[in-house]
Amino acid sequence: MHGRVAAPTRMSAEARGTPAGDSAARPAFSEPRTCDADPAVLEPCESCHARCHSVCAGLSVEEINRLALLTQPATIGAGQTFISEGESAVHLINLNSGCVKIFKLLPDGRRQITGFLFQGDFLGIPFNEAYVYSAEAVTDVQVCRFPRRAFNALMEEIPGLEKRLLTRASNELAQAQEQMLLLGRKTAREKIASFLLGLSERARRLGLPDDPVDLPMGRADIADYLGLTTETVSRTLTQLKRDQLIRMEGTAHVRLLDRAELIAISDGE
Amino acid sequence: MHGRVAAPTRMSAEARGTPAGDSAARPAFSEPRTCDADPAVLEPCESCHARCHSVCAGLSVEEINRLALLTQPATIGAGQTFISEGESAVHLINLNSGCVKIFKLLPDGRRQITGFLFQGDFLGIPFNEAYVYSAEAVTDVQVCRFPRRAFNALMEEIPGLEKRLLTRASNELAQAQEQMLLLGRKTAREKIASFLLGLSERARRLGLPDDPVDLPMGRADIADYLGLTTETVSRTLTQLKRDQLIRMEGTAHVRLLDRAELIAISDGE
DNA sequence: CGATCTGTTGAAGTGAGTCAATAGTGGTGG
DNA sequence: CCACCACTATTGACTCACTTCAACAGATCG
Repeated sequence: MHGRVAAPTRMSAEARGTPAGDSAARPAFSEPRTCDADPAVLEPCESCHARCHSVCAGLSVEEINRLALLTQPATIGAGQTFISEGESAVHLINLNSGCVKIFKLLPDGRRQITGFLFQGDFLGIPFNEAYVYSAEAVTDVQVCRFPRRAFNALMEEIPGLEKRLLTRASNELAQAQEQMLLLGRKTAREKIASFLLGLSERARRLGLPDDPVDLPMGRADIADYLGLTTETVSRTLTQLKRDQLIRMEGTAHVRLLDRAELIAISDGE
Repeated sequence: MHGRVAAPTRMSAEARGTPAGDSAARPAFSEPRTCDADPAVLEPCESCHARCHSVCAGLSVEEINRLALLTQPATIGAGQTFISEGESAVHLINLNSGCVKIFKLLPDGRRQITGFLFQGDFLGIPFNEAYVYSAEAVTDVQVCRFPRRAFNALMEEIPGLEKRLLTRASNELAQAQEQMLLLGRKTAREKIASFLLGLSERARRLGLPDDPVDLPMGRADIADYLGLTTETVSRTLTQLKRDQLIRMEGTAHVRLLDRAELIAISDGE
């Protein structure tokens, strides 16, 4: 059966994706990108690169500082599973840099990755006592952990926070429905085209280059995200290459040669 | 290609599912089920059967009455498409009775149903200017429409409303991830077992009988929900019948003969 | 520089889809 | 009340997109 997870692999930070010292012609992921350098904001938030993309955005300085007092910053190594489905949800987590995959497992090991998260994304459901998915770092990641109960209490006092979470949840829900359409009704070719365009779009929204699309995750992860096997992912990429729609630059970067045609494919013509 | 929608069919209220006059031995869907008959609550909410399952639940009498002033109750006939993806989101809608399917379409007509909604469910995303899915009545349904802008304004003043919507969105998100696992990694047999158990569970939560599972939707809808074809749905039901796990009572009711085994199947053993 | 991953390619198998015919089912009207 | 109609569901025969199994090729690293 397809989609079974292999034994947990432990890979170094540089093993996959965008290594820290790889930036030849474009800004590296880890380049500081502070959106507004307000000196009144406490560390660690003051220098946070992800602030303008996080739930924290739009909060007043005073509100950010109250959040900052709850924050437990941490670094998680690539390959680490730091949330397990079913486990008691002690923390809510905000992702500041790097890439995380969230997924669900079947008892026999089949895996469905339900999302790849990037800087500014939020993990955990405030009102749920247990996590409903597992999460593993794809690259090294930096996170802010918030004790869930304290965060919930703070939400009572900062109405903007609840509103931002609702907006975020709504967007995630819309994206989940898009993904259901993909999983249930698209062909392998359409899935891969959608995936590449989605990553490109995502990078653009984060202010990162959107053309050589960065694939920090391996083929197995792509397969488990799209409901395919690694072999089919490989073959389909090769096919798109043959059709002059993409060009691989190494295994982790894809140049989109004909975006219009890729969009047509991803929409099912 | 599988999953294409046929020409829109217009069927009568009684054509499918649970006809109003069909209740032989169990309470009909349309049986009044007021949870708390508070006389201070204005019509139409005062007699609403779905109130205890809706976003309205938990609001004070005064708050409910403010909502009631915004409400535009309506009845929608089975087969009617009353929300179209991309259309400007003028209304938010609360479902009071009946069954609705929400879905997304590909240009060539392939369809993915992303959810079946029942009494108490909420349609529309408060902060989105456009609907991200289409919605069609599966049976005749009764709804409350709220003008979106007015509803949003009211949300500022009733914090409990926002919180309830966030809770609801979180639950939907968790369920969407479950469905992604189903669509991406489960076999037809596992999908059907999950589907039947899901409907049963849903009915139970609404205080309705959970054993003869009611299927108000047709095989085509089930197929488009599970990422299958009608033929495969039929064949798989037949196979479960042969294995003595279910018994059909007509085409719209399923008796679960071995719930434990069905659960094992739905979980992938 | 061999060991170990990850990714690619080839050959063969299969679960679910497609196409087609048949059987129910409820609605309607004579 | 029954005969007919339109539609939905079921079943069968065949096909195919994707999986499975297997071999090989690159990359990375101690």
